[in-house]
Amino acid sequence: MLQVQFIRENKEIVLNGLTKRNFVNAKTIIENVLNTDENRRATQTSLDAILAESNKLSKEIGGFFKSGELQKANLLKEKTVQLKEQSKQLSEKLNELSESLQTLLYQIPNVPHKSVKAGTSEEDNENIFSEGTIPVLGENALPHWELAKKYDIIDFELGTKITGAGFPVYKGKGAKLQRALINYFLDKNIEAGYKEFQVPHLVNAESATATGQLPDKEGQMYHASEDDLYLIPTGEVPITNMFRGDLIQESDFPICCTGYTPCFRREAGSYGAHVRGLNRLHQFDKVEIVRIEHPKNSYNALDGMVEHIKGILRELKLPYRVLRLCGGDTGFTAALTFDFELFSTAQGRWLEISSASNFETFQANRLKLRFKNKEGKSELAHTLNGSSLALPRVLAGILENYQTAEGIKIPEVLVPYCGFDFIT
RNA sequence: AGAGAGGUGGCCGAGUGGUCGAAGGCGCUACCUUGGAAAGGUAGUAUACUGGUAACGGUAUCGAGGGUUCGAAUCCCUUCCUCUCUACCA
Repeated sequence: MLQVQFIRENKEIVLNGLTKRNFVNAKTIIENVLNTDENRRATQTSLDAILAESNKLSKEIGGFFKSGELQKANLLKEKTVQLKEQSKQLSEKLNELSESLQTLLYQIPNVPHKSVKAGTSEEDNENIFSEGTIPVLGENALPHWELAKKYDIIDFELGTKITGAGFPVYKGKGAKLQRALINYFLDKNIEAGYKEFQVPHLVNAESATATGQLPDKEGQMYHASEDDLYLIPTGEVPITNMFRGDLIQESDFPICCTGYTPCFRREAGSYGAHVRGLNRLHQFDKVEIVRIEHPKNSYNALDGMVEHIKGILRELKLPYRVLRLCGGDTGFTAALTFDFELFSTAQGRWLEISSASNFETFQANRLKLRFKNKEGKSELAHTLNGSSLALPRVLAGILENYQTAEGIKIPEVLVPYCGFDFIT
């Protein structure tokens, strides 16, 4: 959520930013915000004045009661009646205005970073880096869902029986490979200075709101209605919310966290060939990295995260590319996002396996995550996160890119984690 | 899940209707004292919004939300959390 003050002081920047996102009605909504805000502040001021008057009278009344001057006290009491009525009306008005302001602000996405190009869809994303060689597979190369069946390592039908579509069962070496990946990713992250956390997989509405899942993407999360809790769509939510409401010291920066969690997404409206196999699931595993940074350093930190993720993919020897998302494809809460895509050789298409974003103060504002700056004033921190990495598509990539006529080779770095080097 | 107790500032802890944003202590900061340090002394030490160039004001906040009252940390209701005992359980 943008800060009203920021909008007030940087109207043109906000408008230009929203235009890059193709955010419709930007002008109208911003005007609306500014008007509501002005109105709110004016109301606040009048209300404060009336409350100040009431407080003064109350003190006087108290004094009269003490000294036994009941008549004087009662006289003043009558005066408070009118003030009370006024303050009631004003505070109702204030509440209404605050609520509408809040509703308006919730609708406004983050202002994109200056390097973000305008664009409407993923077509307009910029390819800024590629690495790895795409293997030349024979005529008989299979997509991962066929390989999964052939080697009996992932069972989609079994998951359908237990739960429904999009909840696969990993079996034998498939399960072990998945577990190996989790450990490998976590170890790489820890090595890079991230601290490991195991966090809850259900979160309350406050947490989901703070990181931006609510109210914008309510329908995308599974909701446990009995207890009003949400299954996490990403580890970002519980990990970032560990710091909700905190006032930290400047010397605490940077805060680097990592954690493995399953992720649950309803993916309402997704169907077709592109969601086949491991491409899009309702439940999948992911290792996440989260950073809390000083505003001055957050873009350095983002670059660092990108380099870190590159390093992992390089070690896995998988062909990938990095995209800088255009305005239209950048998520609601992000200022700048780099997507990592892995080439799925047998499917002949790129699969998103990671996304690293700087949210600047957008989440921190909702989180009320601040730090004391050098002047001793509190200032919003910057939050960032990225996947390192999303498991199923990496698994799909390994199966497809490492397939041979005899079976599936295991990437060298994973062999110690798997305890085998081949799946037959 | 049942019964009881409780949630106050960075921490401990007082406060059961009036000048309480909140005693006292600890911690922290600055200054004084000292050759230096400790001890001692003095002052300061929450957050948000808001008015003002500033000095300095105003309002709100004693888990959260609502209510009673001229006035609520204090009384009432709802809710969340913690602790103890019982029950249950990995």
